[in-house]
Amino acid sequence: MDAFFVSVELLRHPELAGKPVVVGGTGNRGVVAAASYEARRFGVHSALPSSIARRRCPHAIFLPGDHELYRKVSAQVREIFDRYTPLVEPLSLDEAFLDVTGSRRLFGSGEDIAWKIRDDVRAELELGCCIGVASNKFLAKLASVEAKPRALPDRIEPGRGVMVVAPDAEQAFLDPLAVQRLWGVGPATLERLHRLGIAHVADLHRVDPTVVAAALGRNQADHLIALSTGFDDRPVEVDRDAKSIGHEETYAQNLHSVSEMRTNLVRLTDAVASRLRQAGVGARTLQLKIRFDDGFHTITRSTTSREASDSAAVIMEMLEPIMETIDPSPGIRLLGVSGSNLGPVFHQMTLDEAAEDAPAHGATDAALDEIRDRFGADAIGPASAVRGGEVRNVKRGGQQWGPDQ
DNA sequence: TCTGGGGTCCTTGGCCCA
DNA sequence: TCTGTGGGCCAAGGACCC
Repeated sequence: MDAFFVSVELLRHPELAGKPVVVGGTGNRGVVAAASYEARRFGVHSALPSSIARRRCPHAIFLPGDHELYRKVSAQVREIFDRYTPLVEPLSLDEAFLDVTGSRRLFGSGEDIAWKIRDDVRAELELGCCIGVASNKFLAKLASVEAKPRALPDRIEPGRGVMVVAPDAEQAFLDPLAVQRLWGVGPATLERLHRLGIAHVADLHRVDPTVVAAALGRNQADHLIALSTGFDDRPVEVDRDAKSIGHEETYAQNLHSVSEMRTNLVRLTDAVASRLRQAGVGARTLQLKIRFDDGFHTITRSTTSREASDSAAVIMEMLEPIMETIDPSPGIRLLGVSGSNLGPVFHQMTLDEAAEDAPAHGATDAALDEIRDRFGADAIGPASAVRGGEVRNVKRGGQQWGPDQ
């Protein structure tokens, strides 16, 4: 989808069309989630710190974003995809892979289907999208980027909308591309490749594979060399189970005490446990993430138990001893909790619980879920999450792009 | 007054065990 | 009994993706 979050905002704010619009964090610690092409002309792009975006484009209109709405629109887009193939793998709210191998008899070639989908999205949702058509996911993704509009300093160049990479044109398409366009080449890998004199995809063929492997490790080298020839055998996967579930929060003001950490950890843990139960799984491994304010230094500490749990109380019991080893005095800007090693939960009463005739954690959590189902997510929460008579639970996508001012 | 939140995957090193 | 080796698991960190 083209500038998805911004395009959705323009549907309800048509008066902003043609103006530089930025969706993302509005506070100093926020980042840009999406920028209109008019804003991109000033060098504003996603993941850019909001403070820099404001400096580059002071007249831009900043919107805080509405994750819930974007999710709804994303589901509508998905309905259109589903008309053309059951094999849809969402990559994010605004991107998906479609395997249309089996749909061609009904709907025509891959390119025909791409144009049909693009027309449907435009006609029914008034949104623009660009589609890449190729023999595998990697090439299709690259082609879709090539099909997008481009923001140049003086004008916006319209994209072609659909781009097809035919099997006999794959190498010619890949060779002139910058090597960082390969899936898996970020800033760190790019630096190493540049040191080997590799700047473009074609350069990868000229350098001895053992030299690339020495610089990047065997696995990554093999992966990149395969991609550089257009080889990618990953299937389009329809139902991918999550491997971890977590929440993290950056705070507008640093945390400095263990008690502040504990209060926020209780809220995060409650949110993670609640989502684990929604997903019908528990986590064996719990990870605590802490980002200090001294130069963005981040640490993680994790612990693994024999049994998977989906109870906030149990998770908090596991994290509490770890938390107590952390010195918050440098100032903590971010806390995160995530569960992995997901699997089925077997609720078992402890001897203490049995002796006291107390409800097991599972019963308390079930009551909590029922109340939230009936009266909304904010109907009940940890006592420490109550401020001014209101429950402030951590919500998925709630503070997606950084804290408010 | 520069860096979010939700993830995935890989590497390295330590430990335990066969 | 000692030593080497390899696998499995865990912890921590890094790189990358949207």
